[in-house]
Amino acid sequence: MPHAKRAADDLTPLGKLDEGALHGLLGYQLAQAAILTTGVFTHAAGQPLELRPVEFTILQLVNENADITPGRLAKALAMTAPGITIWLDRLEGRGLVLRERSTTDRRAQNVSLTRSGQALVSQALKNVLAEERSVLQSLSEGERTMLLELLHKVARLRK
Amino acid sequence: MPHAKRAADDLTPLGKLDEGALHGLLGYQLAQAAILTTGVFTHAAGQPLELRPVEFTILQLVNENADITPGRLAKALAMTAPGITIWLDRLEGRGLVLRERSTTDRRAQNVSLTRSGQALVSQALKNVLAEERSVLQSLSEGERTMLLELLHKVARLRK
DNA sequence: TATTGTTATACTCTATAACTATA
DNA sequence: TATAGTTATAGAGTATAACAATA
Repeated sequence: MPHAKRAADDLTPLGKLDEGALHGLLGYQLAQAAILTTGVFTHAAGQPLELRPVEFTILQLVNENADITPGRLAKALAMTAPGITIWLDRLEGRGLVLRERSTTDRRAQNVSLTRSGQALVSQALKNVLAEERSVLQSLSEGERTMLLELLHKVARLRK
Repeated sequence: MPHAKRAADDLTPLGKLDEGALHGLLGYQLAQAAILTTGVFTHAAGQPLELRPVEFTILQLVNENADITPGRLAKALAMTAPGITIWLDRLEGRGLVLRERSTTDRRAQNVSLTRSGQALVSQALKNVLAEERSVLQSLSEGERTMLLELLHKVARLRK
């Protein structure tokens, strides 16, 4: 007797499709939720400031971690080394980040933000935080906090 | 006084970078959590059954929604029409789905699974559910349920 | 020899525009 | 005219392999 009972809202948004077993799959629910947040990012910061989500994240991680290396950025974002090189090339070309050879290990590089990069990422962060808060109004403060904490807990399970 | 106090685990996984304000951004936490679930999917079903995440989701949505149309699939997955066409082409080429003209509206198509498609998606679902459960053991049953429900609530905010 | 990072190249995925056929 | 779906084409993003410099 497959899918006997089912909640009335056990559906995908737009399409109003029956999710069935997908309802209990974390990967699927993450992807569905990300459709919303990707739209929020694009509207609040991506389009007005010409930033891709990954570019924003790189800028913010550099902003919070002084003299970070491309290698550590690649690991944090689960990207390959050539991948991070290309993004840093673009950001450097726009005058948002600086790459300097490490003095202790001349193979490595220290990445930092320019004034312009700091200003841009600050504005982007402000915009996205505000729009997320606005869009997530139907969740209580407790629900938003709980959601972020649980996601953080999941993210930290990465080896 | 920027980022005054900060919890000891306010860090990204692998890189152990300071997330700072990113900690409170839903879009970022979703992306970080998805790195884990994408790995779980690939290991449990993607590689052994030669399925992309999007292919698995299409198969499962078709499985749960009889005679669904490509248009509705496209909306549910936030894809363009040419995008869904290509994925359905591939799945049909592998003998996993069937496309038949609708009798009531001859522009539309009814998508359904073949026996082979049903068997494959069932196996994939079983594999992924089992591995997610295994990987998420450090979360309590209540936490896993709460996380899925909150994500579903966020996903349904899509207009 | 191993590590950090770049370059070269090809592949996957996606998007837009133009098209066919039905309504 | 509008809608469902396809085809054609180009672009964005990513991965692998080969490389240079340093440890």
